[in-house]
Formats: sequence, C-alpha cells, structure tokens
Amino acid sequence: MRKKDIEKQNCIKNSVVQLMLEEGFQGTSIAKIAKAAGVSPATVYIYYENKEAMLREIYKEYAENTFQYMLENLSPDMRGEEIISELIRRYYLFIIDNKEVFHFTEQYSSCPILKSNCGSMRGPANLNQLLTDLKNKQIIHNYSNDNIYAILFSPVKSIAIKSYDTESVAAERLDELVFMLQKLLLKE
Amino acid sequence: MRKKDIEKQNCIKNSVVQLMLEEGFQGTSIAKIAKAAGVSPATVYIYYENKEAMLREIYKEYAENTFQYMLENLSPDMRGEEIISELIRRYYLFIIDNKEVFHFTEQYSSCPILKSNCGSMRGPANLNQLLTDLKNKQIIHNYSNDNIYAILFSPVKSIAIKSYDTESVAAERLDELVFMLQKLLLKE
Amino acid sequence: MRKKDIEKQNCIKNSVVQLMLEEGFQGTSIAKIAKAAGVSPATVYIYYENKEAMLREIYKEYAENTFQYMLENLSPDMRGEEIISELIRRYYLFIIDNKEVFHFTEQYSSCPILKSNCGSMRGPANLNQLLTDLKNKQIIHNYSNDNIYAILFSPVKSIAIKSYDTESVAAERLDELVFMLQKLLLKE
Amino acid sequence: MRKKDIEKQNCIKNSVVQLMLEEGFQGTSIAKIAKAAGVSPATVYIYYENKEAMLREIYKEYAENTFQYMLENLSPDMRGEEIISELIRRYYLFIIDNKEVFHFTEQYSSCPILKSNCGSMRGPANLNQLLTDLKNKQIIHNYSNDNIYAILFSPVKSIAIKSYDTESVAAERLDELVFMLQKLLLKE
DNA sequence: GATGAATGAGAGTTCATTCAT
DNA sequence: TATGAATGAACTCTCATTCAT
Repeated sequence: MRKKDIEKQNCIKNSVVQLMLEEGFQGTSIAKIAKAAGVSPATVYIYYENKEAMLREIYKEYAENTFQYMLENLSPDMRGEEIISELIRRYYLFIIDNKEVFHFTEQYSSCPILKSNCGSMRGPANLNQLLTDLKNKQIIHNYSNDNIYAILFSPVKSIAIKSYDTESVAAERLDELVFMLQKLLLKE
Repeated sequence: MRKKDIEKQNCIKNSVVQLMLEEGFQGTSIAKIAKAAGVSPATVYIYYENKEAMLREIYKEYAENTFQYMLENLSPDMRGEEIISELIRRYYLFIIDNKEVFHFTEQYSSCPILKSNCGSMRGPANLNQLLTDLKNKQIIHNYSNDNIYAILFSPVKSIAIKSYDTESVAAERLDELVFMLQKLLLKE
Repeated sequence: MRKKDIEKQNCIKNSVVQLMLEEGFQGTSIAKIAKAAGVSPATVYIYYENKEAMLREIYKEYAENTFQYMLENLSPDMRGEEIISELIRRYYLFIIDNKEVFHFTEQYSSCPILKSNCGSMRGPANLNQLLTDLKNKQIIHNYSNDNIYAILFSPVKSIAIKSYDTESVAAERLDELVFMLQKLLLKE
Repeated sequence: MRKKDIEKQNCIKNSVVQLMLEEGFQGTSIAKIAKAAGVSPATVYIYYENKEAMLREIYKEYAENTFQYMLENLSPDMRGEEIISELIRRYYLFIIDNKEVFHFTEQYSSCPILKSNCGSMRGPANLNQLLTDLKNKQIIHNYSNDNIYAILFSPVKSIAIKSYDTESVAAERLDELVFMLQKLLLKE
C-alpha cells in the first residue's frame, strides 16, 4: 500500500490557487489542475470527494490562515495605535505576499453558491472578541463591530490590490491609511 | 416580452445578470441564457460577437450606470456633509436596489482575464475630479484620492452585502458609517 | 434552421439495438452509439434527454411493435386452434425476424431499475381481453390469465432463441409446441 | 464477517449478487463490490483474475446450484405426478428463496458476450437423462426434450417473477400451473 | 495475502459556436 | 433577422486494473 502523499496534495492545492489567479474560475478545470500538479485527473478524487468539496476545503484552510496571520503578532499589552497599525499592515502584507491565495479566497467567497455551503470559521470570532475588548477598555470608539470591521479591512484590501509603480508610493499610501484609521477609531 | 430588436437584447441582458446571481459563472451558459431570454442560442450571436464580448459589453454598460447613479444627485452647492452622505447612501441604495447588476459587475471585475480586456471608463474620472475639487476648496482633508476612494466605497459595500435581520438595523449601521466618514474626511 | 432528421433518429435507434445485441449493456455507450450512427455524441442529446430516457423510449416503441405484430393477423371469426397457432407462430416469427429488437427488449425488461420507470402499455391489455373472451366463449379452459400468458409465450421464446442446425428441425419443434398448447388449452 | 480466505471470497460473491439485484449491471463495479464486501479493490484480484472471470466463475457455481437444488428431492420411485410437481415447485421455491442469485444468473446468461465464454455444465445433462427415462417408461408423452424443457421451466419462471399481493394467490397460481403441466405431459 | 494509492481510458453530459433554412 | 439542428472539444467523474508497501 502506498501512503497518501501530502506533497501530492500540496501540489494540487497550489495548482488550484495558481490557476484561479491566472485563468479565473473557468480555467480551473480538474484536467488543468491535474496536469499542473503532475498527477492524473483521477488522483484528484482520492484527495477530494468532488470539485466543489475540493474548492471548499482549500478555501477554508486558507481563510483560516489569513486570520491567523493577521492576529499572530498582536499582544495584549500593545497600545491602540500599534494594534490598528499592526492589523492593517499585516493584512496588507498578507495580500502582497500571498497574492494567489488572497485572490483565490476572494473569488471563492464572492460566489454565493459556493460560500453558502461553507459553515463558520474560528477566525472572525477571535477578531470580534478583540474589537469588543478594545471598546470595553475605552481604547476605541464605540462603533458597531460591523462598521469597524468594514472600515478596517475593506480599504486596505482596495489599495493592496492596486499595483503601484514604486514600492515607496505604495508604502506612503499605506502609512496614510493607517494614520486615517487611527484617527478615526482611537479615543483621544 | 418579445417585440423587436432592443427589447430582445434587453431580455438577453437581464437573463445574463439574473443567471449570474442565481447560478454563478458556471451556470451562465449561452444555452441557459437563450432559454431564459426566450430566444435561440444562435440569436445571441446576432447581438454579440461571442460570449466574452457579450459579458464585457454588458459589464461596461452597467458599470457606467453605477457611477452615473451615484453622482446624479450631487450639486455643486451642497455642503461637505451632504456630499459625503449622498455618495455613500446612493451607493448603498444602488447595491440594495440593483442586487443582480451589482453582483454581476463584482463577479466580472474580480476575474482577471475578463477585466484586462476592458479598457477604461469615464465614471471614475468624474469622481476623481470631484474629490480634487473638494480638497482644493479645503472641505475635506488632503488625503490621497486612492485612500479616500477606498475608504468611501469599500466599507459601504461590505455592509450593503450583509443581510441584516431588520431594515432598521441596516439603516442604523448606514447612519453610523456616514457619521464616521464625515468625521474622518471633513475639515472642522 | 435545419429540420429534425427522422433518418438520423432511426440511425441512432438501429445503432442502439445492434450494439446491445453485439456487445451487451456495457458496450452500449453514447460514444459508440454515436459513432455507429454516424453522428456526434452531442447530437444524441438533441433527440433524447439522456441515456436512460433514450433506452426507455426505444424500448416502449419496440415493445408496442411486438404486441401489434402478434395480434395483427387475428380475426374474431377464427377457430380456437387457429388463434393459438397464430399467436405462437407470429411470436416465433417475430423473434426470428427481429432478433436484434427482440434481444434489446428482453435485455431491457430484465433490468429492474430500467423497467420500473416505464409505465404501462396498451399491448398486454388487448391480449388480456382476447384471453378473457376465449374463456367466456368456452373455447379455452378457464385457467388464470397469468398462467395462460406464461405458458403461451415463455416456451416459444425458449425454443426460438435456440439455434437449431436446420430450419426443418426448428419447424418440427414449433409444430409440436403448437400442438401441445392446443391440446392443453382448448376444450374438447 | 471477516475471518480468512474462503470467508472473504464468500463476502465478495454475496456482494456481487446483491449489488447486481439492487443496482443492475452498471452499479456493479469492482470498487462498489469491494466496499460492500469490506475488502480492498486489490483484494478482489487475488481471488479472481479479472472482472469478467469473476462474474463467470460465480455464475457457473450458482447455475450448478440451481440444477442441484431442483433435482435433489427426486427419487426414482416417485410417480409421474410427483416428479412433475416436485420439479416445478422446487424451481419456484428456488427463485423465491434465492431472489438475488436467480436474478444474477438470469442477467448474466442474457448477456451474449459473457455467456459465450462459459462452456457447458453438468446440470442439464442429468435433467435430459431424467426426461428420457420418463419417456422410455411410458410415463410422459414422447415430446422432444427441448419442448418439455421449455414448457416445464419457462412458465414457472414467469409467474415466480411476478409479485402477487398475497401468498395465497401465488400458491393458487402455482397449483394451477402444476395441474396444467401434469395434464399436458403425463400419459393417461 | 492484503492494502490504499494511483492511473489511463472512458463514461455521460454540456459547452460555445456554426450551419442551413 | 431569427432559428433549431449539429458538432468537436471539454467538462466532471468513475472505471477496471496495477503498483508499492
């Protein structure tokens, strides 16, 4: 008996994510995925029950990763400025450094049919807790979590997607955005 | 529903947009579009060169509509608060009232291959002009247009997509968001 | 617009029946059928909704044909001997002359899954009526229709399937069988 | 259910027969058989050279069983009525009690490709001997063995397959059939 | 002997598009 | 202009079988 090859599954995952970036949803067929991963189409079905389950599982894994990445540098004794700065900058970095993964999760979660079958994740819960704590400690204004959430992460996503000519310009934009959101959210 | 020429083309457009919402990209095949529009598949090719061109043209038309809708209630003599409020609320209303169209344009513009062949539009130019004017008149802070743009429109999109239990909760969230952005962007 | 080509549909039907005889159920794939019929696999789906529906429709048509063929030479003024003789000999002839069709209907009706979705047919009803009449007229013994039915048609099927060395031997067997069943069923 | 060697092979055999009844030929894949038998697909190939050989071997075994079952209650000193009654009733009972096995052998023997590779069996020879003896002893009429064979076993098969509402109706039909065939075949 | 992983071939079906009317 | 018929290519997925352990 051959053991299940984790490397092979990783090949498949990477191929899925890469193809989704390069060719979009339409280009992400089982045949193309298999060829890109260097396996037979039938092999894909050893690791995933079907195409939909495959995309869902990969999505859930990467989506969790995103939240973990964002939160992992936070510590409870940081000041408000630092927390906001860190959250935004980590998210920005994640998008830049994981272009393909980010694009895949965005594509996936924008498709309502796929998203609906997806259950819930632990990431957002942690983040909600963090925001509630900051409000209780009178560090940030008492806005609704939905709005804080939206204003913290949607804009940074917008500017991270844009491709600026030089890195210095991009850094400038990011600094400014951090400044804006600190001013908006922090008390005093 | 079937009269002539333009009527028929509108049927096709509506079917495309509706199918894209109901069944996603995969469910939007020429055959299904044609059946939903009450025409033959071959007829679609009288109005559009091919499927890609069809999607592109419909996208461009609707994308322009969005900007037009957002800007059409603005007048030069409005106060800063009103301008910001109006921009955000109009965008929110547009998303709510044109769920299908909004979803279609989002889906489309998130697909890199499709988007690339799409050229530029007039809508954003007008908006950029507006923002620049407001900054010159010392009404809003001198942030970069990219960041203003991102912070004005991404968050509202986020909360418009969410489905709240009651309309009053949704209205509350929107009011708060308007308040936040007014505070952030307006001088004094 | 091209008109639906009845000749093409007949080609498909013939290919199905022939392949079922030559290669059995397993050999009857859409691809093989299409190739044998000289059309594209996709064309098959213009004439039939799917494979199961295709087999079902072809079956029903041919099954009706069988009954019609058996009954079409009977007239109300025939004597009991003639009726029994004619029924058996016509059925025998049908099997010999329509080997492929007969084999197809047998294959089909022996598969419980397929058969179940098949509804009812007019043929058996007519035959039941005939048997009941003969019993009422005191021409044949008052056995249950099920048993008469079984004893009239199952044995002839058995010997028709067998391949005898010469036709004369086959004819002898058939004559004997007719004689046996006349003796069994007829009064006096 | 899993002990060793023969136990395992029996598991496979049972799964084959059961699946063939439940899902027909198409549903009887090696993978499904293996899963139903609680073994690996590869294990099937330890006991059988390939799928076709597997079906053939199982068929031959069960087909022999059928004849053995039918003949095993006969003794040379039985009267003609008893012999005919016993043959028919045993066959009927076999079909009812071994629905799955019966269905499997029927399915198998109706497929021309499979059947051809199947050689001859000992069962029919014994039966032919029995019939010839009865004719020599002037117990039954001197009809050809083919016709006797056909008329003895085809009708009972027909009515055994039918599903009657109550057992008493089924028993009635069977009694009548036995009576008919005794009258037809026995001298005096 | 026994297994789960692996696969090329092929299954049924739908695709975007063109053809003939 | 408008159509339903027609199709080669591609789709998702399963097949019987073999491989490596």
